[in-house]
Amino acid sequence: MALRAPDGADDLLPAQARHWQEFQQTAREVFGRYGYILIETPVFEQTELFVRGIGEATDVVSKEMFHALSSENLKRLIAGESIKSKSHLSLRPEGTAGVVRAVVEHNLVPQGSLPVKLMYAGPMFRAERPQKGRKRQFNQVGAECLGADSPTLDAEIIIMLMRFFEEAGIPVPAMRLLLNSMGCDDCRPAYREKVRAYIAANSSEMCDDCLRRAEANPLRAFDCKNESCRAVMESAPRIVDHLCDSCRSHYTEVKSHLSQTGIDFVEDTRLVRGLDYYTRTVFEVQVTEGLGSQNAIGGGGRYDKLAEEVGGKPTPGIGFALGYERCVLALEAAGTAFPEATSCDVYLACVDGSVRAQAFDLLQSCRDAGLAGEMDHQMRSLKSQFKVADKLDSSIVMVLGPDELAANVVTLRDMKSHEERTANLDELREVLAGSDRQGAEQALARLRGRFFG
RNA sequence: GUGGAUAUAGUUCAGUUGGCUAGAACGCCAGAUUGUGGCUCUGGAGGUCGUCGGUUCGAGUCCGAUUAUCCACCCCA
Repeated sequence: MALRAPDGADDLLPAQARHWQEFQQTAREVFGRYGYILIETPVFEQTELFVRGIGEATDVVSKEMFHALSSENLKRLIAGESIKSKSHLSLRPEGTAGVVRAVVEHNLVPQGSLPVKLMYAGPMFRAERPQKGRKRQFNQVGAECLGADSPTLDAEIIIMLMRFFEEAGIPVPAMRLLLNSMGCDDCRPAYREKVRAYIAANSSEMCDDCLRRAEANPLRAFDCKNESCRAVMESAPRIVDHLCDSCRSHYTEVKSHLSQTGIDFVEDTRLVRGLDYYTRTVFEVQVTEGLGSQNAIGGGGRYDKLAEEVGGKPTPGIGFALGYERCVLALEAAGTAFPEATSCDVYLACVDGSVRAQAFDLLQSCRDAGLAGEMDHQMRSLKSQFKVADKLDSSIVMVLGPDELAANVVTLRDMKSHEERTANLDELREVLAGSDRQGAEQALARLRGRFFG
């Protein structure tokens, strides 16, 4: 039985891998316009960071993390023994906790400084059962801004996210921006109690999950897809009616900046992020096509208490993450193709096996001149070699055979114009040597200019 | 952790109430064109029908188990 990749861990095959690189490049360009710069944090962290940062009771932490075992513990497990110490390292299930940890650890927001604006891109890991739009290893691009709590930063980062999606090719009409405020430590506890009481008063209509969650985090009942729960929660107390004055004005200002910029959004009082660290502004971007039930391609919010939670001084922050693979599904639904990037400037065709050594050497000169070059390695017929050259979208085919070799020349064929020229080998080598790796385009232009001009 | 589907060529898929040598399209190879690509035509290679067991004169087809994958719940990007 051939080995396979682990369940839920997909290979990004060349066409996809190239797109992932372009996707990240687009993010760097767009985010860069807003002052966000790249940071790389480890893919694993101390388990405690996620437990304290994201929240012990969240599903992400309580049941979806991959934990690393020490070799001692691994031996015990293999031997069938139980392990005593709990594991201390976990693969990151999301990016925010690690970035905030780095900001705190390296004091990236010293007293009196500007807010720090950071972005990241890379794999995240969650031990869930895979399904459409949900892998156990998946790629996220995210941005985090720490050090100020102005609503302009909230609006700015949301606008940046929407602009990015647009530039990445997601059709604007297919996207829906949901917005809500979750309040702060001053107003949320009281509101949470109201919801808990409301759920308790309607417990006969609610599903078991919601009743169980009512104690730990009653707000999650807003997320429930159960029909009956939805109906009940429709008339539940709404957070927007219970925000404190400062949260309300913050929220109002965010909305006004978004409207001013022409960003369409839907206020959704049921939008409750499942990670404990969110305060005030929360948002999510959903798409209508291609994603099955995992329809959120990006989401985030403000987290003004997170830095303290991981042991730093009070540092307000806001950020988002977007899922690359989910964006790909949305792009596919929109008809985007992901073509294989096969490119070849020069294909060196051999008429027969007797010239392979010379062809190999000439091909190397082409590559050293900066050209992408390829030749046959399977003793295919000349005709077949031309087919390959065509498939690789080669600009020029160099034909080398006994006739050419005897005359110290090589035949050059321009694949677009079908023109053929005979080039003296020494002269060709001279032209190639003169290119001196100045780039394929220039090297190709020199070749064309000298032999086809 | 729970539930539902699916598994046939390199790929996407047909395959009738169980019946002869398991098919198509695309892809691949070769020839038509004796040293030259795209289009066309002709031919060719390629399958342990996921695996194991059962029913049967006979199983890709029916039954059981198993493995894998997909989808959904849950939760999240």
